Amino acid sequence: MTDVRTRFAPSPTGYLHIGGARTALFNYLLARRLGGKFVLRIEDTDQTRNIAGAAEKLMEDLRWLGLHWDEGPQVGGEFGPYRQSERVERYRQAAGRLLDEGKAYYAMETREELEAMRAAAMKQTGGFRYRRPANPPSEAQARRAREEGRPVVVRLAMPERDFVVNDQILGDVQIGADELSDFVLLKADGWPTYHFAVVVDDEDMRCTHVLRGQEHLMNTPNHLALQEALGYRRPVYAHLPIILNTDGSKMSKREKDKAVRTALSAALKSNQIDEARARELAGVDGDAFDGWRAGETQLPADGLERLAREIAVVVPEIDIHDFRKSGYLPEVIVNFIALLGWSPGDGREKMTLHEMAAAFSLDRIGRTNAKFDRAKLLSFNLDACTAASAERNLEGLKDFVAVNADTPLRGLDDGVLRELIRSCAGFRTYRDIEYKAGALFVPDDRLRYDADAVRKNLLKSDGTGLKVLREIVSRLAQQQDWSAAALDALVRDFAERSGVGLGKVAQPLRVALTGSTVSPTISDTLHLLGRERTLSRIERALRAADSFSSGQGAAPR
RNA sequence: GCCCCCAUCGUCUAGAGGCCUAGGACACCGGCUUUUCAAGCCGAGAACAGGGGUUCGAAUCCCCUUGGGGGCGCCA
Repeated sequence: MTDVRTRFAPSPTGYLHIGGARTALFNYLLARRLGGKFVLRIEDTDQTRNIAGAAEKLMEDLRWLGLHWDEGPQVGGEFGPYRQSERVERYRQAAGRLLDEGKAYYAMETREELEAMRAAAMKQTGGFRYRRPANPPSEAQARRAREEGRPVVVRLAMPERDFVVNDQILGDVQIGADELSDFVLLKADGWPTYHFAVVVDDEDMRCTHVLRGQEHLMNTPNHLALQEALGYRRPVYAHLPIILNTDGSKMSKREKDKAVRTALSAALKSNQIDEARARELAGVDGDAFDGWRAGETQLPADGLERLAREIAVVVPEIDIHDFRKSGYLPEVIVNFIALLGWSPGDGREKMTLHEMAAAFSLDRIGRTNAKFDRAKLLSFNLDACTAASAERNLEGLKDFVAVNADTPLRGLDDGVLRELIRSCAGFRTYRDIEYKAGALFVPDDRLRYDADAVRKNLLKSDGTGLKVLREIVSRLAQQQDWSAAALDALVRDFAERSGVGLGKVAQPLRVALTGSTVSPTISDTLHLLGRERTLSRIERALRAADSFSSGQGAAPR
């Protein structure tokens, strides 16, 4: 029996998408389960869509997930090169063979002509198929046309018969000859199409199993026909169900634009931001911006991010990198997406990569599309973080900081990070830690005060909150032992002596110290902030509140 | 429009003709706990899309309808 070889073959158009990650994962798991090899191949045959550096980002995302490939870019292997852009000669050679054998032929319609043919056919029969003319252009005619600047492509002469895809998940799927077209092998620019490159490479790289998204199912007859024409072996096919958004639409990068677009419309209406500023943040010109606003285009990732931050909209995570930036653990992502379409069948849900590899099999992959439920992912991540060792959490939090250039947690030493992990226990993602404790590490003059929080906890009922602050500040000023335990005792003692509940002390303090009603337990908040900043922040809050009550201004900014 | 795939709680799923009064997880709802936010604890509700068959017996098999998804590129 030949060794099992699976592959993941993304095109470098951006970060690794969640759907792509699941495809990669299943290929990885199958290879591991069967003791085979997992190959990575970069499909960069569309020169107009390739994005510089995207392949490297993709590989970084795969590595972050722990999906290490046995062969491919950066690691090598005996069947390379593993980037299609470096294999163009190989495709031309294969095409030449098909041409010689009369299994492929030249075609020279322009895009406009093809579009017209397609439109006419759509109207008549509801489907367009390109069929080999009685006398396709000769080699010489093709050459002449090319010299004259006309587009010349090579198409496969599809056999006039039905094809059956023996799919490991879907069973036998029959596709009628009427549905098949003489598809393009080599484009006018001499580069191969996806269909062609895939078939040649899968053979060259000895791929035995092809696991890919169900959106490829209808492409498969093309690949089968090509394999037959070239005398190649036929890999085992398994088409995976598709991952959808909660609303049932296909989960795509567009979702991010959609979320920001909707939020921006509201923000513009409420004058939270003006259009010129929005456009500036988006970083595109007027026409491009209008096109985006109209829902026609997508914004560059960095512009979208700037805009989202400015209007404080939560952008849904779509790419693996988004989840990383949001503070998820890679092992959780991998576990969770495996469950989208697969289950071990014994009731287990929480599994490591290893455990999944041991349990994996094609016949336990489902046929129904799965909606991506972020709430469940969040819950998985919470459980994993709770169960993780202090070391793992430290590593995870540091990774979060590393990929978030603007986090206030940046630059903190490991000791503080550890304390944060402990005092924020119950966090669902590392971003929750930032949300809860970030204000502690913002420079005092950049601290933002939540107006509602100030009103409710400091100013209300004739300033009882402020009174507490004025009283406790002297106690704190005298305090030498700044350990959390000592501070806890201090606060409790203060509350008891004052005859008020802890909440009446903690909340005003919290608001004065952090500007909001959310922070770690008050003793941890004081401890983490340190003596000096605690005192300076309280002073600051008192000063600002005084000016407020004497009618001089609003809450401190 | 044409072709293909799919159909169990809101969501992910278990279920391969009797083990199903349909199990689990997340979410939701109610309660408890509580110095904030989370977290935690206890409890409840919640599904076989509809209609025909086959069978002693159907969530499981077949057909139709409906619904959802995918494809119909010199994109991958």
